[in-house]
Amino acid sequence: MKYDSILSNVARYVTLQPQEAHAFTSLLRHREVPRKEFLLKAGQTARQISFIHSGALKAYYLDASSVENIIMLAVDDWWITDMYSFSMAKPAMQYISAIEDSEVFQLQRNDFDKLLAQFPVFEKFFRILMQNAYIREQLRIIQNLSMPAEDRYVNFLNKYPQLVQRVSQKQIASYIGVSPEFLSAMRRRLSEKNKT
Amino acid sequence: MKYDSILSNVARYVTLQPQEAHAFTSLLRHREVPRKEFLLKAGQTARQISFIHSGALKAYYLDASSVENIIMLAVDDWWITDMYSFSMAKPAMQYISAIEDSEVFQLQRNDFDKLLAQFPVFEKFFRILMQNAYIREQLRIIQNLSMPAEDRYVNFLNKYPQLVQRVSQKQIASYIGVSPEFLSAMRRRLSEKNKT
DNA sequence: CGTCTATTTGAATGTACTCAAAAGCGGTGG
DNA sequence: CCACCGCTTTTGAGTACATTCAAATAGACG
Repeated sequence: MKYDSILSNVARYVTLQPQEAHAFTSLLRHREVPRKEFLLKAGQTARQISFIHSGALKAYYLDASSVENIIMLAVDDWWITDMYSFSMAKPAMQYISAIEDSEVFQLQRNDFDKLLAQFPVFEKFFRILMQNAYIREQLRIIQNLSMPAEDRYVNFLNKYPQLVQRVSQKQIASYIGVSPEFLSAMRRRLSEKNKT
Repeated sequence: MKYDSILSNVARYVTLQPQEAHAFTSLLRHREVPRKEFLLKAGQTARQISFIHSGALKAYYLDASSVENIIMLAVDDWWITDMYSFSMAKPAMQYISAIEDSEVFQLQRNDFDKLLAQFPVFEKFFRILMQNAYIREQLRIIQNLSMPAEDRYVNFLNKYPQLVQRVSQKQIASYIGVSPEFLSAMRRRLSEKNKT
């Protein structure tokens, strides 16, 4: 059924009672996001957190030279929002847009608050979700700070093989923090290595 | 009294009932960490999360060439652990050591679990703590990926003025991801700029 | 098919690193 | 109290990694 994907995502970390599951799903809003459409733009306040039922989205920001810097690439079974904006209720720095036709379930900030206040099991669920997000970002920092671009790319390939097929090279370049030209050069070098 | 610092840290995000505060503090273990001593070494499992009552610590890892890469600099009123190791109960990649004589309060992993299971208010507290940590790391990624080293340094100075006095240049260099020689060169350039 | 964007290629440039050595600084022991 | 040791910071030269800019080629989409 419609909510299977999100309920099994939640079930990874916590066990819901029927009434908890019902309260949860009754707060969700289904939304279709065609490719290239925005879930959030910089300057707006992120009033919801979204679970990706299908498709793929990117979160990015524009730097001083209006260059797109990708912060996060997310496919189905991931959660996405500008956590800073969502949490502090301040204007977002990020844009979030669909790189494939996507379907998401959204939880509004005030519903989120109510849900967590009423059912501690959701405090636990989101605590674990945040904890994992923190661990993931910290790992990413470690890798970005200390590894050359080529290692970061190889790492990306190993870590997110499902993404490689679905996002453009330009976007991968932005995610790992190199220019698209340099990524292209690295790919040439890597394929030459593998031939010999 | 002894627990004032940690209780007022908790009180930033949640309000504790007397019995909750008591249950919490009764689980804490006080520990003195002299300068240069370790709270955790890579390969060990982080069995506790620590609140820094006084002093300053660093979390770092050694890369392939045994170079120290600082992940986190933390002073009093901060929490510190290798979250990956603590959360997954797997061997840590990080070292955590004192850069000043420090005092910490530690919560053991099993006590942490019990506390959160018994009092949802602590689920909430740690959910917010993790959420903020996630936001902070994501901001750091944005800055590392898109800004030149000089901007990262200026940023560090603005963001953590209290740290500048207390940690060496070498450690700041490591934290912002440049060689100590290059940080020295940047400082010279910056001070020349400010003179004119 | 034509247009728009992504990718590749190459040259010139810049940012940051490595290595080596000198200078500064703090602690320790004679 | 000063001399020495170890570690941090500075300086400079040479180098490597990655960027920018420009242009050609390839792909994707209406």
